[in-house]
Amino acid sequence: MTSLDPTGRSLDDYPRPSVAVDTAVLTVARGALCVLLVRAPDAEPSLAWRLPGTFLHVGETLADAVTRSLRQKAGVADLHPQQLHVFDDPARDDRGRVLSVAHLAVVRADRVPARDGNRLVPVADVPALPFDHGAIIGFAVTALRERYRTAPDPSGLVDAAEPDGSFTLRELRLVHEAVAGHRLPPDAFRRTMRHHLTETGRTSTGRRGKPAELYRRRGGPSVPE
Amino acid sequence: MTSLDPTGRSLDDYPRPSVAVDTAVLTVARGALCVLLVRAPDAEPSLAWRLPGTFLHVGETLADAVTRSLRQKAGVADLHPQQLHVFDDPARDDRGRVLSVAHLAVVRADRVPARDGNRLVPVADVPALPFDHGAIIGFAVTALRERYRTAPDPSGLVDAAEPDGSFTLRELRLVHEAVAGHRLPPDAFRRTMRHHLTETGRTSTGRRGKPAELYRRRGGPSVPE
DNA sequence: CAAATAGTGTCTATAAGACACTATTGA
DNA sequence: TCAATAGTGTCTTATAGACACTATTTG
Repeated sequence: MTSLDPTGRSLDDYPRPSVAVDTAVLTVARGALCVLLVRAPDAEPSLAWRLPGTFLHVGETLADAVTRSLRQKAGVADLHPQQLHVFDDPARDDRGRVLSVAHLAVVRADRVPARDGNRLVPVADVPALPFDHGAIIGFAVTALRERYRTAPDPSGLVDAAEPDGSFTLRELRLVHEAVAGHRLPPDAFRRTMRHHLTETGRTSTGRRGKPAELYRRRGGPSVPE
Repeated sequence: MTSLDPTGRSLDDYPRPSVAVDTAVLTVARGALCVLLVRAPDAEPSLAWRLPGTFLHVGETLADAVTRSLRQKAGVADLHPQQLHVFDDPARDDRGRVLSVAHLAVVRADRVPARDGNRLVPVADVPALPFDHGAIIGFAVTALRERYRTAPDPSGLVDAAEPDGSFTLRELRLVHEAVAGHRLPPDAFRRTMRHHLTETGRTSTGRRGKPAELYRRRGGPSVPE
């Protein structure tokens, strides 16, 4: 800790910014892509709802800080956050110089506990948020849509009725439509996704029309769970 | 500066990491995609060459820090850095906890001054580098290749012989081939790029074969210069 | 049976790669 | 003339969207 940088000053001679992480937790609920907002207890009411975040502790990775903040502030566990962007406007936080490393996390809606301080809001209906939280959601939605453009449910959002996790192309398509924000042509969707799926040989039952083939992702989820 | 965060502690109570920026400056020189390495004066010889970087000053944006480091350490000006990724391994710097925000900057080779402490190295021949600098170059090359996949020279690397900045499809293709790292079929390249170009009505001259049409980018560069 | 859902066949438009071909210049 | 470069025509392949059609189930 005493070695010098090329200017001959030690690391301790520099004033340092605070580093925060803020995370857009995205999920699909009631057919819509939603983001998790949490209530900040001590904030003024109009800006009390915001993305979960925390300050980075020294010795901790960014992913660890994201995981810790989501566990403590929303009760959500086992996420695999992805970095999006560093927000660095010197005036973005009036408490001082704070950099925020924005993250995306994706989780099935049933793993977000219903709490007084949790809200799942459709991304189309997000209210004004403090700091850069609106922009962070924009980055997150863009990244998730890109991730879902070609691969079948890479983040495991399908809430399969089958105990073995297999799903029908309809269930898969409804998740992709929620992520994309618009309808997808069923025939083209089938032909595109089929290459990345394995047939189970079994069919779904109970629903109205013709029973549907059950599929599994080939090679498991892109983002491990 | 005295306001409190939700835990009731002020910002000053948290130990803070140092934040650095490190930049892969990419350019095309002698037909190859190259990265700029600079010599760190006080480092041990085997690891003296590295990416230009600096610590973020409080009150400064990341882009400003990148610009300052490139001006001071390499004499390169007027860049428009793009954030790539935050490297956050707690052990990545033995001087203490240092986060590095990796950046990409793109510049024509003739704007990199020839200096004793500057080296342009083809990205295929990059030696072992300290910290995460090898990984940063990987991120940068991937980002630049993606940027050049569909748009004609979005970062203005073509060194046009014409005074008005117009160029032939051959000149454009050679730059794209250097970025991609492999040859591109001339006819398909022409048909793809043509949609994004405006004819000037004039032709190049002086070279061996049939004179080539001169084109300009439609709507100017994607990254302003 | 009617409605709903699953799944296929096929036509069109588009784009990229391959390859042959013509056109125009300098050495 | 020959080599080099510019540019086009066209064939093949692949993919996405559109749309019609068949298949199978429940209400």
